[in-house]
Amino acid sequence: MTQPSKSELAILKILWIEAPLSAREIQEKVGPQLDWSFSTTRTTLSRMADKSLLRTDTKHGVRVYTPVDSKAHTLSGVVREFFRTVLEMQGPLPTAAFHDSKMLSEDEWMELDRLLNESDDDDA
Amino acid sequence: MTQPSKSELAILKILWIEAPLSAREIQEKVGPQLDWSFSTTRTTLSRMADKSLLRTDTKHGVRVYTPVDSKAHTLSGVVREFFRTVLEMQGPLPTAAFHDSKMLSEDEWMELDRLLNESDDDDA
DNA sequence: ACACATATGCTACACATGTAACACGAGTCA
DNA sequence: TGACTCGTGTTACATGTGTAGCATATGTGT
Repeated sequence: MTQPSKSELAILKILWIEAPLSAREIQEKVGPQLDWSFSTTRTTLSRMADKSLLRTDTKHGVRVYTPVDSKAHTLSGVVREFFRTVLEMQGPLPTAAFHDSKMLSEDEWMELDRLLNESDDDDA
Repeated sequence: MTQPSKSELAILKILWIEAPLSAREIQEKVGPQLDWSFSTTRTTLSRMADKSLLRTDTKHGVRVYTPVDSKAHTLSGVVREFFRTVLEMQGPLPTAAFHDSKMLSEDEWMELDRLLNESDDDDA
């Protein structure tokens, strides 16, 4: 499972709040913030679909994008990788640290907690 | 301040334990682990020096490398960046989370704690 | 003086990512 | 039907990083 880059994560964050969205809709949200042209947004979306970070469907004749993996699932991978490579901490992680993240609702936090502390097989 | 990549971090970790070291000495430690050729190690070291992640000196006619920034300083930047971009947590961070890291001695952990919780000006 | 090991300078190439333009087809409106 | 807009396919180019080779200088032992 390829980890999302910083830009890809920005797009995922939007789609986790509201999906599916079209390239145009995503651009309207992410463009100003990241200072991207529409082309840039489209290229990034396209690559994300190639990497199976996003799934595409057609709604009303327009392509729309949906995250393949849930926020908690994706973040657990990113967080685990970070702790492993940077801080050399394996196994269960101190998930209380993430409780203050505005990214996560209580439910999402609990799921993240579960994912970060379960055994290291995550490919389902 | 450019953040170190994963490979660069691997080299820094060695040099934080013992520095200065020559390219050959670093290769002996990092080569087997990362499965790198000597050339690869050298290229990476060279780029790290370019980016001022490492300082170079000449000892006994051989170039040796030393980290420019301390472990706690560097890690605080990496950790802060991670929490900000991934989890959108700014300001003081829950440093207790890192207490279990094998990377950090008690002293280093305290310094990291201090760096992560002080105001956001870190360029000294 | 010569051979050999080692250190260093320089170059190379592939892939990921950031960032974007151009061209073409389909719908829309005057 | 011609001009426009919008969605999409395709291509492009720079920079960073992974990964490495070749050539040359220099020290060292015989």
